[in-house]
Amino acid sequence: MPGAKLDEIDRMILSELQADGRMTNVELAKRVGISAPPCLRRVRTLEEQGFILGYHADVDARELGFEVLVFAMVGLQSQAESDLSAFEEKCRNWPLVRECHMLNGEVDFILKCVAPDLSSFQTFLTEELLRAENVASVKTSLVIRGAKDIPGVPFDVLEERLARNA
Amino acid sequence: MPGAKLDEIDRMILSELQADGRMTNVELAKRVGISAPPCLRRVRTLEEQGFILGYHADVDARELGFEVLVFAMVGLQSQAESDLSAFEEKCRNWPLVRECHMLNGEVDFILKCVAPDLSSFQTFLTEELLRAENVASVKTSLVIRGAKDIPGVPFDVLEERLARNA
DNA sequence: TCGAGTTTGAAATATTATTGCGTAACTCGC
DNA sequence: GCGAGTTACGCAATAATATTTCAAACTCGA
Repeated sequence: MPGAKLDEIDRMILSELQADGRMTNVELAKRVGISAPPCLRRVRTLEEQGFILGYHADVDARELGFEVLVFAMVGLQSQAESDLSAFEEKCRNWPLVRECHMLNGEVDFILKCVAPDLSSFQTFLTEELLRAENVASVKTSLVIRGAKDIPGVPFDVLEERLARNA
Repeated sequence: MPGAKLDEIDRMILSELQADGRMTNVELAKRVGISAPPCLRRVRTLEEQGFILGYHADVDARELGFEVLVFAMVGLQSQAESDLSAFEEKCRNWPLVRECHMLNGEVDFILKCVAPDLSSFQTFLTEELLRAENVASVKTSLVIRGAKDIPGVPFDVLEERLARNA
């Protein structure tokens, strides 16, 4: 069972920091029921071990002028490994592409893109993505409105799971 | 032009905190070139004004036992506003659904879901999502591997844009 | 039960966050 | 272009937090 190297306190720490990454260590320690020093040591260990990959302020994209969110389904001509990773590398260099995931099934990749407005997305689409080597097809879907957008994982589900397999 | 209420220092603050949400205020102040007190005041203002929605630790889902990431394209039978929001509300209550976006085009919603393993996702799919009222069709795509996953927005693009329209 | 290896928490210290306040810069209306 | 009002700054002082130190408590396998 993965994640089992962690005890309940570690999981509580992760859950709390996922919900509020700027919580002070004192507050965090209080919430998970231990004193500050061991709490801080646990956090550092979780960071070193890679359970915590980083901390990020969640900024309001719309308020900042990124009014457009688009999902793009991309099909490639060749699925040879070298071609796949070449495309992934391109995605990493496109700032408008925030996420790039390789999929099973007919479509090869799904991209999550942001842009200031529709026209700047169109420019990216026609001049970059569609023109990129090995790209066979792109189907885009504009997000009309967002209903839910929570980062991370549901710790509730994890706890239930651990309780069952205890 | 949106986001113009902010000056360059504010944007730098947002950019820095997006990249490292746990940076100390002292370090942040140093990076943006002002002293600590006004820097902290700016951060608080940005939080109050809603430019910063929160802070989150980025946890490694796989390490925590969420090995499966799936995108689900959902079509509904009725697109009446009350039916749309009813579905959105369901999504908010499903812990495995981390994101739910309403789309234009043929598909009504795209859902980003995590799960400990394929079978628990299948259970969710067949017992919850497919069985939910008003759901007409669901097409799922399993993520084979992730190539890029960056939260937030590209501040570079924003700066370029502001420079052009200056 | 014994002890090696961990983990803890109180206390001390170093850093950081926060407040108070005087000053400089900036904004308008004239 | 000149001052009243406003805003934002940074220094200095204080409060709070982070971090180190270290002895005691705990965990397990022998």
